[in-house]
Amino acid sequence: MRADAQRNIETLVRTARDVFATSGVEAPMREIAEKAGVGVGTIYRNFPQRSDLIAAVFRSEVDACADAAASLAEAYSPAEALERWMQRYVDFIVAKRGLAAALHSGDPAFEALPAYFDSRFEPALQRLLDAAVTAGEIRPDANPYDLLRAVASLCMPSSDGNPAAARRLVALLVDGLRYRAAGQQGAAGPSHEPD
Amino acid sequence: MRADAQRNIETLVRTARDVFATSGVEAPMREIAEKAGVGVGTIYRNFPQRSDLIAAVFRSEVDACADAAASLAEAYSPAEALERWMQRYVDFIVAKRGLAAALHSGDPAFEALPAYFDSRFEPALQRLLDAAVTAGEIRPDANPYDLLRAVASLCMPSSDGNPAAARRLVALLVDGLRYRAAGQQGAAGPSHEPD
DNA sequence: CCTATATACGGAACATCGTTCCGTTTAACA
DNA sequence: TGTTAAACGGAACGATGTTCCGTATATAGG
Repeated sequence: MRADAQRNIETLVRTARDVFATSGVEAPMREIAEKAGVGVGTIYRNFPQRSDLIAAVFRSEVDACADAAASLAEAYSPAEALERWMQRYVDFIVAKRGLAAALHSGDPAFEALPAYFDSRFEPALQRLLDAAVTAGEIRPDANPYDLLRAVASLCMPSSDGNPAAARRLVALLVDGLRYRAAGQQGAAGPSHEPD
Repeated sequence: MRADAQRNIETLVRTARDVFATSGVEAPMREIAEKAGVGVGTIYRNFPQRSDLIAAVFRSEVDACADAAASLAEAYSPAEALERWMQRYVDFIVAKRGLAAALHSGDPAFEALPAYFDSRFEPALQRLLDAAVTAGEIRPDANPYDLLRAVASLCMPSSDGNPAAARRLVALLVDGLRYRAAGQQGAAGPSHEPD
């Protein structure tokens, strides 16, 4: 593959991400092409349909968020890495609400994305959980699938505008994980529905 | 208002509903105009923006579902009317997933719809619940807001294709309401998470 | 370093969409 | 039945996704 072609693909995905974040997923292709400094033909050679570009941006963002788990695991203690990654995941969910809505449009280009989502996030979170369990910093009975879905659900009702509420709820959830850590003797009770 | 104008408005909303159901909400306006036997100008005189027509269809469907509550209350016993209306509501939620996705697009024409949704459904369901409680057919501690949201949530994960699962879950939920009816002495326990 | 050529590029052109506009038709009333 | 204000149809406009092809250029072999 020619070097300029490779460069253009990367530039396009990065530019599209920024434009989608600024103007929404329905931003014109010409605007993306112009901001990226290429012609529209260059977009369509690499992404035959508009939805292919959207899917590529989504995949790229999933990768960035999933890869952050390893970096955080190196830089922080297991429990803090977990905490920080969950907040990073909240940012992802909140920022990609527009893309997530597009996923349910029935476009074939999006069909594989939910599976990709799981295939990247579940192992990443599983490793963070395992490390924290091994260190005795969180309770052992948490599975990544439930946590990912719970956080996503917590972020949805706050679509009326305050991501701060979502962050607080998720922080509470993670505290709940810590509550019955191996080292301590926590009280019983499901710790849900705090007030 | 001229009679033909009134007729056209009703025809348009009905036709748009069918076209949206068949081809999705992104169906072309020309297709709707053609199927309704009018020119596109007639649509735009009554619905200045495409989103206004979508909103009108949504309101009309909300009305139809909310009004069904009164009819069912006349035709069936309180508990059966409740059961049947909940299933009717499931049908509404499942059928309007496409429209519901459009609600989160940020278009001003959709801003009032969630409030309208609540203003029609909550009183309708409240009456069904009150009647069933009075008849001693369901437990007294159920509020319409929670039920409407719970059913909507149950319908969402089944977006992968099987409305049958949603129907079963909702049937289970309604059975849960019956479980601690005034007349009987049910066992304790929150009856959630059945398997 | 030069040249040949496959590869990639840019942007005009096309099809389709939402929306506007206006000459024509028609319902409603005297 | 004649008048008129209201409503109608559909051509025309601007914007968008997508295609196409002449032009430019990265790269390998001399």
